[in-house]
Amino acid sequence: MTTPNNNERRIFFNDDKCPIRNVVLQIGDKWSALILFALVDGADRFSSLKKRVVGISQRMLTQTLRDLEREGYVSRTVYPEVPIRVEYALTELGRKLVKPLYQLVSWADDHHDEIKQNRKAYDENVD
Amino acid sequence: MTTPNNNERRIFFNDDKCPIRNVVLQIGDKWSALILFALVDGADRFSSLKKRVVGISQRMLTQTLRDLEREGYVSRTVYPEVPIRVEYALTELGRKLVKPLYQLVSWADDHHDEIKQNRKAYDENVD
DNA sequence: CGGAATCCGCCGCGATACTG
DNA sequence: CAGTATCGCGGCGGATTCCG
Repeated sequence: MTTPNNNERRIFFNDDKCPIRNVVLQIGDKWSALILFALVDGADRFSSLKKRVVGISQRMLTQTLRDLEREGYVSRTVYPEVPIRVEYALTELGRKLVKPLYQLVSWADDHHDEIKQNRKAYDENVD
Repeated sequence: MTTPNNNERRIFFNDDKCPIRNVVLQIGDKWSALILFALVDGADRFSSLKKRVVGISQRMLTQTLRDLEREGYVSRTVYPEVPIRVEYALTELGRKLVKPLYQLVSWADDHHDEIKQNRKAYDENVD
């Protein structure tokens, strides 16, 4: 993080040097965080994940898993049985990421009602 | 958070009951987190924010500020001077949100290089 | 079973022009 | 100064079909 002074308080960069851009944006999409939490309790296979992450399409599950694998948060292991079995699991990096992410989600859970009330009040005043 | 058991490990809902959907998605967009951190050091006015949050367009600054205001993270105060002055500041809720969010960003900063290496290695193997 | 490929609608976001 | 209005593109993400 930058150490702001009173004269120049510009913050963060709008490119790949910015940790917000590189992490918050990555897991801030529609499915990443849900999948990460789905793997907290242990490895799971593709078809099971598809059932547990309710509402996700096959395409997005594949794509998001690929992205998470590329970041290094998730590992992919193929068991050449019949039928084939593929298991996904959190890597060491993924497990470490989940901790601060869980703090954020936990906060969200605690303040969920307050936020929903804020939205309602805002929408009513705007009409 | 749910307390998973071994038989049924389904997690989170794919609707507005899900805290991930309601908070992580909201601040996981392109500009929200950047704006929140830009306000950590104190209130700031529209034009100053536009300069400090490098690369943001007028339209997205307005829109994101409205969204953050609706959630209750940011307050908007109009000073009817000439020329007019509008100041944005974190609310109490916004200040509380920044704490776990900062933990996540700080983690991102610490592991930024590792993640970039993971991406590079992944892309090289895929070709 | 675990994908890949294709098609396509929606909308997040930027650029530009105009306003009180 | 602090917005609003309009237009348009690119890409996210869903539905469907096909494959080893």
